[in-house]
Amino acid sequence: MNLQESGEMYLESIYVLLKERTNVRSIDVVEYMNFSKPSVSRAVGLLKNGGYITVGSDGFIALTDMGRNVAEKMYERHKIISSYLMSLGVSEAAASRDACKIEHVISDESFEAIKRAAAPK
Amino acid sequence: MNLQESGEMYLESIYVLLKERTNVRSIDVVEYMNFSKPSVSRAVGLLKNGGYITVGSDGFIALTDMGRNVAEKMYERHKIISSYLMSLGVSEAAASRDACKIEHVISDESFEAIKRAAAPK
DNA sequence: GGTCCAAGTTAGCCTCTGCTAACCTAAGAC
DNA sequence: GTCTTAGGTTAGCAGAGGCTAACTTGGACC
Repeated sequence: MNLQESGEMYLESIYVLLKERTNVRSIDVVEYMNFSKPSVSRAVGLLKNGGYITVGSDGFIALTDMGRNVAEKMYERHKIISSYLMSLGVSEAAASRDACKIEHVISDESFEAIKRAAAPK
Repeated sequence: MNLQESGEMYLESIYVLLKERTNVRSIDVVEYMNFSKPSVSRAVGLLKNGGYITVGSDGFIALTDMGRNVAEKMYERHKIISSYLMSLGVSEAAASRDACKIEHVISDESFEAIKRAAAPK
């Protein structure tokens, strides 16, 4: 399974939810992402197949190491890109929305450059 | 017709080609974008339908005002975003590649902020 | 004037990723 | 003990956007 942009979004969402609460089920992802149950159900199946998450018999979702790596990478990108945009004067809402898109398409090289630029000197 | 990201790419490519040469046909877009002829043929048909381009009986493609507006917007974004990334130390290749993606997903608000930041003071 | 080629189109396949409709199942409510 | 409901799955549609195979067509060449 090759992880697509949508897969990265699902993993990041699961990661964020897991920071807020102990247990995360598909239905929580449904509510958080505002997608339909079948969409989430399929995505969860694909991520499970790909070895990015595990799903217990109780329906609770856990990230594997591989899944967590992806999720953390996206989460870090999101935080840094959005706060960087805000430092340029962009509103929080727009910065977050844009970071959500940019985080999936930007190269490591460019991201590291932005990260350096964002770092306090 | 709602213009998608791919439509923006086609328009930008046509615009760039038109800066370099007098006449642009589908086959030029095929070579420039490295897509197949049918892919370009369909896209050209959609853009024509949508009123973004006209195609003469000789096969030469022209941008309508609407198409030119989109193309110029993308082209400006591309230039500014890539040169901004380069100013942060990113290589030209990566900056251009990333700008190509970012230009389609970034909001006006964020782009204007980057443009301001890129402007010499 | 037949042959060939370049440009374009048509038909149809594939993947991704959203959706609805409909169904299954287990757990609580009464 | 039946009924409702929440959570999840199955089946199948839609549309974007890439592709190949195969066809058409018009002009250049000899």
